[in-house]
Amino acid sequence: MELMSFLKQVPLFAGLTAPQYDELAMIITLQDYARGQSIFAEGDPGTGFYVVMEGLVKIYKLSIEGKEQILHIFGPGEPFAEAAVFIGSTFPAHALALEKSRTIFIPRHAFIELIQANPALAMNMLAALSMRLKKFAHLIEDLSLKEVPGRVAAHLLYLSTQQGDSDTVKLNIGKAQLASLLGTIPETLSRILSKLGKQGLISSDGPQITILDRDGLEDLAMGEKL
Amino acid sequence: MELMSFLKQVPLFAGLTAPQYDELAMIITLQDYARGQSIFAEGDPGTGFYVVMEGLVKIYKLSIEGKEQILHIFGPGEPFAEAAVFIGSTFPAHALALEKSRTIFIPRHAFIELIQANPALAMNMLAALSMRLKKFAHLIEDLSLKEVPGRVAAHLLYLSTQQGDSDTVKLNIGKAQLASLLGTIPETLSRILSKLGKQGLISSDGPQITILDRDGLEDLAMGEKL
DNA sequence: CGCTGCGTTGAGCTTCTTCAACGATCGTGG
DNA sequence: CCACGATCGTTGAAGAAGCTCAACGCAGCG
Repeated sequence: MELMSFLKQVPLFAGLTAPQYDELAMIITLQDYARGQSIFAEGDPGTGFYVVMEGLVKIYKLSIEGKEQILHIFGPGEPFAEAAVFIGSTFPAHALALEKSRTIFIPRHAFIELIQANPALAMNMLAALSMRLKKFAHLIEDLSLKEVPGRVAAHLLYLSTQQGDSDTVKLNIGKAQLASLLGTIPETLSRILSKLGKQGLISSDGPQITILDRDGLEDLAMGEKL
Repeated sequence: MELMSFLKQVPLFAGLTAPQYDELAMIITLQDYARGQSIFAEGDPGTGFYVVMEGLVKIYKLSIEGKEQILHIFGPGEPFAEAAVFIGSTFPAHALALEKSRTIFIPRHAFIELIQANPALAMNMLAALSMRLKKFAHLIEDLSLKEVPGRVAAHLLYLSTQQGDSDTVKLNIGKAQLASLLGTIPETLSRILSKLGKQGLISSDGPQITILDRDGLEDLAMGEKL
């Protein structure tokens, strides 16, 4: 079945033996979500964690007034909500499917047994959590030390490297979502993209953005004033 | 020796056997730092990680213009810079001793061998990293979704629970450091503490702050306007 | 065809930072 | 022991960045 071939592609599970893959396949369950459907809410009991199989999932926090800050956006092969498993607490954020999505769910208890029998799996998980920490540290740095234009520039450059260092990048999420990911609001993002265009740094055509002045963007991303 | 009794108190090392403690003691080195001395800089190769034995250590990011954002402040028994060990990368932030401090240093390679032989140690480390992630998520939420008065209120309440739910809390760090931890600057923090005082929510005497209206502070911390 | 979600633009305002000056405290060296 | 300088905290006035509120255009879809 294709589930097995998917599992073998997930970096987190690299290094498992064939019987261990079978064991893993026994304990997981598949779950489907429609676009816009909630996967879990902050405060729900963390009885296990997830791996995205298809689609796109956002992890986010909400303020009382309804403002949203996206913490992560995960695509196929990426695990999420692992942290709750190891501290036995509730989910510290919300999760929602941005597109029609399918996830695998791995229950806490069975996974802990699996990991204790598998040093390789433990090391994979340690590496995954460490990467997550590094990304968070970067987000905190951006939010606290950079102005919004700098965050936008940094994100465009990030997308460029993600997409093969092309000078034309395609946004995989809507601009309202992007604004929330960058810690701002759609209006501000729109103004900044327009300003970057007028300065000749980028040219923008809907979700297609072309980088015209890479050095200029890099200066901005480092903290230069616009 | 007292080193051994210290090691046995560190939560991260809980569950090791006596010979494993001996092994641990063999691979670590002690390091002393004066107040204000740098421990490592962002970008240094991450050849191992640390545990605070005495003193106080801050982990922080710097912007080009020199503005600082503190990520963590660690005291005795707390490990730091573990993440770099598991992704084999450079340190993603700076570390500096806020007081005269002593740390133990655990080299990467020896520790990885130790952890692979010890499921309990691996689980401890997974829990530690997960807690770290949760704290980061909380910091991101504060920076992005709360105004500065809300962050101050939340921090005062946090200190109160840390210090036995007393209504009188004592700041363990200077106000300039606190400002940097909360993502603002000393001037703004000073004005806000003064305003909270005028509103009758707190009374402030140097590093001693008394909570007068706990409910009021909690409203603020949740996002209410001042 | 109208509705709804998404993106854009404009005007005004709030919050926070910047810049500057000043007082207090503390550690140190004369 | 006192005086000095450095660091820290506070306060004031001005400015900048980004947010709120409101209106509008546009595309996709029932």
